[in-house]
Amino acid sequence: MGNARRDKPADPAFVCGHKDPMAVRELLTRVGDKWSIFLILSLARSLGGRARFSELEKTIPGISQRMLTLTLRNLERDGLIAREVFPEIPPRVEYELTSLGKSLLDPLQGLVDWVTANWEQVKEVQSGFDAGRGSKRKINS
Amino acid sequence: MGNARRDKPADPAFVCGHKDPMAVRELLTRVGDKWSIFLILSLARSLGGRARFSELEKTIPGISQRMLTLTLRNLERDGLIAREVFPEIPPRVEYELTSLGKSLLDPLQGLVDWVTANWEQVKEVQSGFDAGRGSKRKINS
DNA sequence: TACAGCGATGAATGTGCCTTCTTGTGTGTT
DNA sequence: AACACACAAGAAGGCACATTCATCGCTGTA
Repeated sequence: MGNARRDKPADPAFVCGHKDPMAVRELLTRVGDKWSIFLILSLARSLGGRARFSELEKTIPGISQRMLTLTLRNLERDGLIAREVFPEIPPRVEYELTSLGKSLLDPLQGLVDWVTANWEQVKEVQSGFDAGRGSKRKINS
Repeated sequence: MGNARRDKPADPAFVCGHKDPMAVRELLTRVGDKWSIFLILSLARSLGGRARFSELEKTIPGISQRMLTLTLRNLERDGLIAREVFPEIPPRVEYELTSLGKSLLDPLQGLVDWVTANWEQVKEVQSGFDAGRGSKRKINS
């Protein structure tokens, strides 16, 4: 088989000479979904690091009840938040960051700081790109 | 209209009492896509911080020619990488991290370190979750 | 003239996330 | 009886991302 471009090692765990990037990608995929970062930051800023379902729903504008449930489940599955159900009627459910979740706040804060410092520049570059090479515009020398 | 659950402030920029999270989400959405993190880390580890298209294609197993192009475009649009075309035949195109892109390496390294330290625990929690509350399993006693 | 080489782009398909609407649970209230 | 509450989970649809296949650009070479 003359595979000119098919010489892939088929070893996705061996990217960039390190095993980490695969895991980093998984983390970014989860934390990079539409609502996770809001939930994490909201819980971090809640008093006592705790909040109940309905509080989170009010805190995060635009999130639907369903997406709140699903996103909380995913974060719980990763061990970043803990769920506590109180046997009351009507039900009360509280969420909080686990120690694992809190430990993630540090690197996340690094990203937040970077965005605070550089996001304006990113938007400018985007605008320039969209005005030039981005769209199909000719540049008049 | 009796909107029982429709009392959304419709101000998505005002999440968590800060304006940052919206931008952080945009960054995470971009960097959290399937290939961006690999490209950034690969470029960071390339000699001289530069690599040409075909090198990146070999370095990152599994990526298709098209996704490499698209992901590079997006990162270029955000100002994280720079593209240089050499007027040769066959064409040669080299990519490198901009200073903006390099400045992002610091917070990203924070995430990489966190993953290195905690990913094993995350996988364990996931396994436990999938074995218990995650799937539809009953717990005996 | 046919092909190799590198990079980019287009079309068509598939997959998964996100959204919206709806239903369910159990008790206390009207 | 009918409804409210707070939380959860199902079904159905849309849309954005990802994949695969195909083609184009230009030149030197067999």
